[in-house]
Amino acid sequence: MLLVSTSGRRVTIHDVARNAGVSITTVSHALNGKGVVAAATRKRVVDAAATLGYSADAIARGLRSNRLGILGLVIRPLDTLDSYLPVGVDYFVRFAGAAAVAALDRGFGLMLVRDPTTGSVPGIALAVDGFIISDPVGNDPVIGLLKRNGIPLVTVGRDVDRPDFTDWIGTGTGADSTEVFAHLLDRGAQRVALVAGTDANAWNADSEIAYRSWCAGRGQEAIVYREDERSGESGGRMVADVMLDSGEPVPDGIYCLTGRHASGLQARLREAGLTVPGDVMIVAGSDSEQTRSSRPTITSVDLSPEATATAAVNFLLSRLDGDARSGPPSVKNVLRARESTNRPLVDS
Amino acid sequence: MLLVSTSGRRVTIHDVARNAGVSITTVSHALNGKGVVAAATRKRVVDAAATLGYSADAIARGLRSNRLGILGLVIRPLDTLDSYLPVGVDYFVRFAGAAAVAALDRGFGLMLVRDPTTGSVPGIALAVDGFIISDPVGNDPVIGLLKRNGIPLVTVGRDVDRPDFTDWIGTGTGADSTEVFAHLLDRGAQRVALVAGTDANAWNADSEIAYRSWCAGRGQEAIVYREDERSGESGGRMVADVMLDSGEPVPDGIYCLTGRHASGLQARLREAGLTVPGDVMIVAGSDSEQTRSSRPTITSVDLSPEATATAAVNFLLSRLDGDARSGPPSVKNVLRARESTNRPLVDS
DNA sequence: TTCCTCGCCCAAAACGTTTTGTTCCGCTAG
DNA sequence: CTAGCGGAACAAAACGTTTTGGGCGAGGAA
Repeated sequence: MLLVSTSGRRVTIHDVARNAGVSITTVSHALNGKGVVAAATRKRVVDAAATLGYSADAIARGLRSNRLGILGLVIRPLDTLDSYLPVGVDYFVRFAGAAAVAALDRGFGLMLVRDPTTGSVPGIALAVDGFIISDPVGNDPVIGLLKRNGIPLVTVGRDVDRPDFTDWIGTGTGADSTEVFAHLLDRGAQRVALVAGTDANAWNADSEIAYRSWCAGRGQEAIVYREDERSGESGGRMVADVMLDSGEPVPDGIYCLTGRHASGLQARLREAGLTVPGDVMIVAGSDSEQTRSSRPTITSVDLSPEATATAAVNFLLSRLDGDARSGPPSVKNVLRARESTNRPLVDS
Repeated sequence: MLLVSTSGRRVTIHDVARNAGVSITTVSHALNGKGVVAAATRKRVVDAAATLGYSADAIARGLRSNRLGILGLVIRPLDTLDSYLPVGVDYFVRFAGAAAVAALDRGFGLMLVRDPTTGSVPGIALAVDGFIISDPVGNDPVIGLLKRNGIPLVTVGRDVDRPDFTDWIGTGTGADSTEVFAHLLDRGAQRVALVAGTDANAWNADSEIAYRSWCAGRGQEAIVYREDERSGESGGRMVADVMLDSGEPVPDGIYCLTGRHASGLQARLREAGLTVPGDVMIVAGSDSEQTRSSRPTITSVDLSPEATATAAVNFLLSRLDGDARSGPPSVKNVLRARESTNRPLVDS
């Protein structure tokens, strides 16, 4: 019934203890439900804390218990850019936003970190409770750094050169590819090509593996193009030019992993007089603004960034809780059929 | 010359002290350049720290010095969404990304925080060193909360109902508007309308103020439409319908603040038989994927999120350093002229 | 010699928690 | 009556820093 605020100072556990007439130990126990405290005492403490507006200092708590309440997020594809230009923007902002929300909902903050292996890491980056690495590159040095510092981590998409590392969330790349090929086949495609990116990540690698195995199964020769992810629509146009100039007929089904590439590719092919979906059907591996607003609109795999991000956060938190060996969740993506493959189905 | 690592434990300042044969005080001083330590001693300490791979624990440091090394970022427009769907996505991801980079470059981490006034704030949110609030709403409760807790903050766009708060970065809204109107006028527009959003933020408010004052100066009646930011392209189409059904002639120049609205608006007007830029010229107040890929492409104000974000981070950090009264920086945006206003200039 | 100053270094206090180990007390079993 | 036990509370240690307030010795001025 005395001092409510010791002047401008932050209200600490000591203030609560004094107001409730108990020791700080009891306050801590009462508030965290840890030790054994009498019901009446607990109530007194809780009330005092409420009227004082007390909440434990996250830093002090972090020091003692080695838990800061922050998750780190590294989006690898963004690291390769000089500035955070919109590349796969659409996907990644939704991913980051959803991850932030999921983390907040679980009482954690989410910290965006740029490649922590370069230059001087702000010490704080190594103080977070755990990391989510989106689309690691092969043998990713970030993973090495974190492991060396004993910081738990989870990746979205596996590290292709680290087969022993299993704490990754699959985004169903293989299944997606299979579904895409079936979709094209059902609509009469005879010669299907793959346009992949050049980053050494699992998405590119696994898509190509799935494609080649599908080709092998059908006795079709594999036609693979690779184009830098960062080249955007103009990169897609360049791939189209290569197709047109090759002397070979242009494939009648194209699975183009990057949305921006798909958009440029389609535009160039149409300029060259081909029709979509009449002469060529196009499917993008990543839904984006471009695939939705191109004319014709482009059939795409919706990578469901929200679901993936939420799954990643939950997976990481379960690891942090020591729920050691629960397997990684798997996220189901959905194929959004649009005009670029709008052909009647054929009997097989 | 002895123990390099006390087993699996984290290497602390004590380890360095022991290895260098000095006290922890001296280590701290030597490493932080604080007290006065002999050159030879400093070298010994630095070497020991290097070989041990020591870096001060950010949490412990934070506890002692009340500086965590983290900046919080709240993007208000995203808070009003249920899920982080792409609204002005383009702008905000670039903003968040650039802010993260700028913060990292200055040795700080950047933490994404969703509206900290709702529900239970993860305590960590109130432990950060300072906040950047993007596009606060009128009399924003987030600002209230942070001020109450004595947490420094800076906003991007002013709080329209908090005239006494001056630590905000202007994104040149007024100047942008003026430039847009001049652009339309130079190309022969006679009746210019404004399509604003409904959020109670400075962008909407100041744009309308600039518009009305411009109208007053020319003796033109003000034609203002308002449409919810979240309605996207279909919202733009609805505005177009209102224009078409009004009985009045459709304006021959439209300044539409939101890129998605502009895209839908243009599409609907063209469906109704109007030509762009022949019958109507359209300018968007926020460059985005939509404005770039619409047919025809839409002239837009590039809000230069990277520059704004960097400025915001620097401004906040200068406030944290106590460089108290340096005025807020102002960022210059640039008008990207595209097809939607591609008309010959007229003499005035 | 004595006193002061100054350069260099260190022990200890603080930061606000959580956790460990202890004390106190009343009750029950022997 | 005594030993043992368990509920309730607390004092103190610990977390890893930074900062405060000396302490010590060498050199210079008196």
